[in-house]
Amino acid sequence: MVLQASGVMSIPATVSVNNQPPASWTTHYNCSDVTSGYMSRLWSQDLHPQNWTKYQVWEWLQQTLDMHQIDATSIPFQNFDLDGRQLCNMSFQDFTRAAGSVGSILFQSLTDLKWNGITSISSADFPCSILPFKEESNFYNTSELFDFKSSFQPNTILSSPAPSSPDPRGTHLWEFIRDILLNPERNPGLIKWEDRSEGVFRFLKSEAVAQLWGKKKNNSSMTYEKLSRAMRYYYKREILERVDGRRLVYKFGRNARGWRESEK
DNA sequence: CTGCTCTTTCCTGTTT
DNA sequence: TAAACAGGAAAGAGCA
Repeated sequence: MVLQASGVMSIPATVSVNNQPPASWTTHYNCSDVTSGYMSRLWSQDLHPQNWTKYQVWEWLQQTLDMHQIDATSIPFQNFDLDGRQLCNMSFQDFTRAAGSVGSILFQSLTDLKWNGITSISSADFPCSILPFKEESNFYNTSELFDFKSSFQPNTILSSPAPSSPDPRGTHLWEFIRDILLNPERNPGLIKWEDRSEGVFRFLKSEAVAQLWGKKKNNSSMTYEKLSRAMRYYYKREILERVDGRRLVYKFGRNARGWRESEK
């Protein structure tokens, strides 16, 4: 039976859901690459859903939830411990049984993919592609990363926003990450909250964030690999907490300040 | 110069 | 298989 998940069912849902982020998102810096590059790789003819690996099924799942702005913790990912063939054999009822009301969205998405390739996934589904990038909105200026060449002014990046007050944003990595999260409208699609109240967040474009961090530190060779090492050091200091089993997902810890809505 | 913190870099091995 | 994750080790940056 396709819905017999092999995953462990006894772990708390918010922690144990083993959803996987799209690996390839981290390797592209602009929206067109994210959409066309990723979609073409995952959903091209030679990778029909039938032929997906379990990992690719999870990638699709995560993508679809993102596109519909659905909280990843709202469905039990262990019900989708399936490869593409098993997934394609699922009926509408199987989907609703596995994911409740979200099941119908997933079913629709998969059906479209099976028959129409990429039709239901337009670039307009991506927040980054619908957000105009305004010159005056420089915070951590990602215009270069997103190919908004005309608005990019190298010397204005990361400069203090208000001359009257010293830059309140810390220079530490975790503060940098936090401040991106707190200003999503100016940093579309880089990092997103998974659980706002719990301080759980996920990197959507890990390499782009690393580039941005490198830019701040005047280090053009920064990578997510290196950035993530620094992030792991935060576990011991309880600035971050581990989120097991979920790639690119972190959680603010007891010593992280300023991320809660109430203390903004 | 010293000591300290916070990364950065590199690496080997493991997991997904 | 590629991309992430885990940490050890050591070097570097910046600051007091």
